[in-house]
Amino acid sequence: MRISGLSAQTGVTVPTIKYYLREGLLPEGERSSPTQASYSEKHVERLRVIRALLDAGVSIAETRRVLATLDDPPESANDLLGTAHAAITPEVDETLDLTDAERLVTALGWKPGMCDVAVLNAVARAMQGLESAGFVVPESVMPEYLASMRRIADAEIAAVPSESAEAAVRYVVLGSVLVEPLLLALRRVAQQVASGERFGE
Amino acid sequence: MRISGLSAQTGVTVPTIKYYLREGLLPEGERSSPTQASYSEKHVERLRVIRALLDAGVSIAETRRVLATLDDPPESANDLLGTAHAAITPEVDETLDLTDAERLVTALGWKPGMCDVAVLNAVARAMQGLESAGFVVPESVMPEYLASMRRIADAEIAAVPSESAEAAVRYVVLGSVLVEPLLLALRRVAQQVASGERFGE
DNA sequence: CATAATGGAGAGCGCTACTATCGAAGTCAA
DNA sequence: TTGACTTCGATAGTAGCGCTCTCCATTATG
Repeated sequence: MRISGLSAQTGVTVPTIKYYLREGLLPEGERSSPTQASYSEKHVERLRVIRALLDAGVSIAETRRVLATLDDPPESANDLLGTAHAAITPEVDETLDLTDAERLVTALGWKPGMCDVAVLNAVARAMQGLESAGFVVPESVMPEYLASMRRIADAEIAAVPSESAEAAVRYVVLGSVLVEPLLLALRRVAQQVASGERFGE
Repeated sequence: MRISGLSAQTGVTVPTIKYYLREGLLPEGERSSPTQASYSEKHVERLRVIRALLDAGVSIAETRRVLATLDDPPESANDLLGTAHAAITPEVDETLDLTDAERLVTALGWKPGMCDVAVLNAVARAMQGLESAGFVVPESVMPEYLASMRRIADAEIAAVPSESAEAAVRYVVLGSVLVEPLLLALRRVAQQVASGERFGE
């Protein structure tokens, strides 16, 4: 299959595919001549993953790192998540105070050194955003956030495929990123349903 | 207080404040002369909210709509969420098939017409993203997503302040948006904790 | 009165995700 | 073999976003 076939099967325009090739998101096809290459079904799949990530709001640079993790997974299953999260968590230079964040996440079963600094940093930044806007999460709500996220994570980690390392990487990396929009959208639906029930018609 | 004081109190540069004024995010100060205006504590608060929203990834246009909702809240408490969500949900022209999304969210207690089309659309789009990437949410996990989001929404809606309409608007509008980064960050921490427990050191 | 700050508005910048164009080289039906 | 079409690769250009810079007339402030 040539580039136009790849385009036809995925709906991505030829110039955009060329752009992804240049950016190193999509590997080159097999060369049949100096100016011809042919693409396989693998390329179709890869292109669909790329589009899904970009549509989910992941940047080109982060997408490149996510794909690199898929292609070159870490040895240990336990490092999988850290690597996946590192690929999609922006580097932070400003050093935030993590003590509040650490206190908060002990409710998740967290202990010092148990997770990446970047991820704790994201918690701290989110809390800082709330605080600077003068928003206080009610005391009745925060435990529900913690408990729910813990339950979700337990279910997700329990469902990590154990038969093949490849399937595990794919599940963890894509699941971390692509499920986020779904969760947020479900929360909004649930909020509207709950609001309808409380405040009635 | 003049514009430089506003800048000093918030850490936002003067040109940026001017930009927000031009964009209609920040209302003008009280005019003391044709070329002088003075800003109040209200402006400081507003500016902090603007920064928190922008830092949370909300665009200028969406921020403008969110602030408009804060300034001009809907009559009914039940319309609050819809209006808030509309402010931060991008318009969709492409018509997606919502039947899958509708079937999914009935587990949240949803019934036809119970929530905004835009929000259901977001669910459908997220599911489509997962599908096109070839990712399947395990059957053991999806119910946990639904149950957890329902619990979170129940707790959040139960905590809507009832004493003042103003407080309710603020809670709903800011809570919908600013809590999102916190939830996602907590999920990542919880995933790493759960992964550490399952796959050990 | 000199200096500095203000408000208003347009232009420019840096970044991101594309998109358009080009020429040389290759493919394929007639 | 011819001629239309496609491909590769590279360079340049585009649109939108969130600022940031510059300018100038006006207006406080020491």
